[in-house]
Amino acid sequence: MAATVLTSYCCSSSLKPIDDSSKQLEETKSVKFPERARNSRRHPSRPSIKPNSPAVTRSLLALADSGCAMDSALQLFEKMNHSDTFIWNVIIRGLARNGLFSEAVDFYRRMEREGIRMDYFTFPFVIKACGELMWLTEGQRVHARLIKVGLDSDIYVCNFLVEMYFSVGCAELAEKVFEEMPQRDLVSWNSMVAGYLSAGDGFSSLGWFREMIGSGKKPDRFGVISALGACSKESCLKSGKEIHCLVIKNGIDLDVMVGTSLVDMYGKCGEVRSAEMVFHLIPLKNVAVWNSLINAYVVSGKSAESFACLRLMQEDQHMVPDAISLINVLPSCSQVGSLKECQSIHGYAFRKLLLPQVVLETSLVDAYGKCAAVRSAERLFSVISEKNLISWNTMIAVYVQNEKHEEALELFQEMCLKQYHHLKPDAITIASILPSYAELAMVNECKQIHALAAKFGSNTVISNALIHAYAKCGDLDTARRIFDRMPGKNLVSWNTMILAYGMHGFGETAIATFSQMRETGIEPDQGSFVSLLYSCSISGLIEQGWEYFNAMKSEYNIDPGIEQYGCMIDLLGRSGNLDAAREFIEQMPLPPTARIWGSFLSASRNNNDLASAELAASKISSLEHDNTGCYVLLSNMYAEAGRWEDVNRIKSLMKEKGLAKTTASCSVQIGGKSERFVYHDVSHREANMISEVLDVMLKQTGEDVKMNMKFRPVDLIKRRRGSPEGHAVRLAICLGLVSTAVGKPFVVRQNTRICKDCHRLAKKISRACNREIVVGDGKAFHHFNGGVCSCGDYW
DNA sequence: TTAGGGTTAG
Repeated sequence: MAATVLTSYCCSSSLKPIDDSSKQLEETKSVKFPERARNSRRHPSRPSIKPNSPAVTRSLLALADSGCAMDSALQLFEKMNHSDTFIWNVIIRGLARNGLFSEAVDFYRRMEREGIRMDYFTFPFVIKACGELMWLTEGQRVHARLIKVGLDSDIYVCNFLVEMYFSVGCAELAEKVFEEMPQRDLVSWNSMVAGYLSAGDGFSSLGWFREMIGSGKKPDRFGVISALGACSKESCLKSGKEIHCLVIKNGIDLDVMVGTSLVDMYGKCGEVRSAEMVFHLIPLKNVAVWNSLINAYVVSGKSAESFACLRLMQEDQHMVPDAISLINVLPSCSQVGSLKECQSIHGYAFRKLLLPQVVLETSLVDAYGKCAAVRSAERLFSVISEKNLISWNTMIAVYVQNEKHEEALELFQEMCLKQYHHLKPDAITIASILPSYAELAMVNECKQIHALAAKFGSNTVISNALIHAYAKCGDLDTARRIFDRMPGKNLVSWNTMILAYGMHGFGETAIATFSQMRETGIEPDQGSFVSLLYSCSISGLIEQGWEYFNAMKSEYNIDPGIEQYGCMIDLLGRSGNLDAAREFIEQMPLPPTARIWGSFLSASRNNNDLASAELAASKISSLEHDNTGCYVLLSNMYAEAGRWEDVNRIKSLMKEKGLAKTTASCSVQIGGKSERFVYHDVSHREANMISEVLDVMLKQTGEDVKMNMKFRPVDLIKRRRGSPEGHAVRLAICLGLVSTAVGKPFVVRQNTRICKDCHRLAKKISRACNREIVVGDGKAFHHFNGGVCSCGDYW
């Protein structure tokens, strides 16, 4: 009988060729349950009343354990005697092991309904299934049941309960189960250490590990791996070293997984030499260890070593880089801004059939974006078949980082419309899109997002983005209020606040904020010095700027990056020493980027040095192809010098390259509404009134007849085509003057840099009207007050 | 018949 049953089931579906296993697995995942009998008396012919023979039971076990024959196991089960608890346990375990978690819970429910006796072996995998499904209520029902049947003190069952409660995000319940266990083994302790780590609380995880050691337990590889993961997460180098000693003492230092965790811990704590040392001591290395070492180099900014490590890995005959190897090395492409390396990794992934893989694809999108290859990022993003929230957020961030704010908003809106695909913006989406709203001076939208952000509770990432957004919208007070109310200020919060003061020309306050940060015990990073040096540059604090730049290496052991060098060129330009600025660029240890030459170009413009400006423009042109601002700035300098042939040459060059001059626009907030103007704008409903106010202001400030004698009449005629008389900023200032509260400052935003004429006029208006006028352009804010500007006439 | 693990994107 048993042989017949087995033969019939084997013939039906269970014995399939080995190379067809993936298909079998698919079939298993979509398994259909056979119709079961509701009442066995209706099916008197079924053999279920007879005890199950050992051979059939063994067959059931073999099918359920095989990993690809659950359908056959289920069919066999239906033919068997259901009163036997063992066969139910086998099926529940088999379903859970095959990832069929809800089916496992269904089977347990059926067992309950049919009144089958449950034992110690019934519960563990049902509990595991509840955890995997994040079904807290069902998990608690099972918990209640096992208390009822008196199995709640079983050490296996309790260990599964601890894990389940962590999986569903209830650390307190997990802890309660652990505390109430009559006996605990190493697995119980390890579950607590691993559970807190998976909950994202590395410190609690380490606390439990210490308690475990204190209770006299000898840690095994599982506990050590979790504890080292906690050290990596929280950058606890000291604890990591202590665990390393423990590992050597317990003789598990040669274990490849323990070794990987050690390499990872040292790498993430910035101790790359120790990571290398552990790596070399591991006798049998696998891909994961290599990947951890690559990551260690990346974390320490050692891009060249990370590329070399990947190459060495390829040269090792037994080692084949996988998707994680590439994911780990990609940030190095961003660090060095190497598009070629990025493309080469993309090509390798394609050739080695590592694509599609959403994490790798998303990492590539991010790397392309950071190498300013927005089109490549876009193309790749469009073909990711399984885009997830991180993929969308990454593409939005690529647009934002590359100042493609309209595109960022468009993608964000598309993402919001795709909510029916279960894609809901998270805190990072909100924080990523805020800079675009702020850059486009969409103040009301920023405020709406601020209101929306409340649903995320107190969220540091969002608060940091809000501080930046409000500062960018000219509302420094609200930015400071958000900063002061933040419960969890981090380094980024401080850096953002320093930058906020810097962009508004409050350099001294920026320095004071940096000192406050140090007093709270927070160590500065590269970003802190970008904020600080930028602030010194905007406020013309030349001496302090140099002091902090030199202190970076000597006091804080931080190598200045390309951005800090850029700030120093701004500072040198402000001191008027263009030769020194050029020498500084030539002696930099990093290759100058377009941003560096852009700073030199601004310095040349401010010092009216056309030859230097031409040098900068040619360098920029050789480094990138679409820098519109650079051409416009140079063209304006030629125009001011009356070199109209050169103006036309630049114009033709821009046309040839398909570059359109940015349409200058300006906005001012009036009664919660943004009023926008363009050049010579007469479309505003109050256009006549604005024009009259402007006339009065021009007369009052003596700017109504402005004859620059260095121009010949023909130059003046040509110059009038772009003359400052119709500049949008003047219209916005005039509307602001008459439409905002008397005596109160008001903010004007423009998307291009303010010209010299409008800057001079704004200073005079601020004195004539005794009003503070704030004008923000792409780089910083000009606070005009009493006839002077916070920028010190250098921008 | 019962458990846990390392390297991966914003």
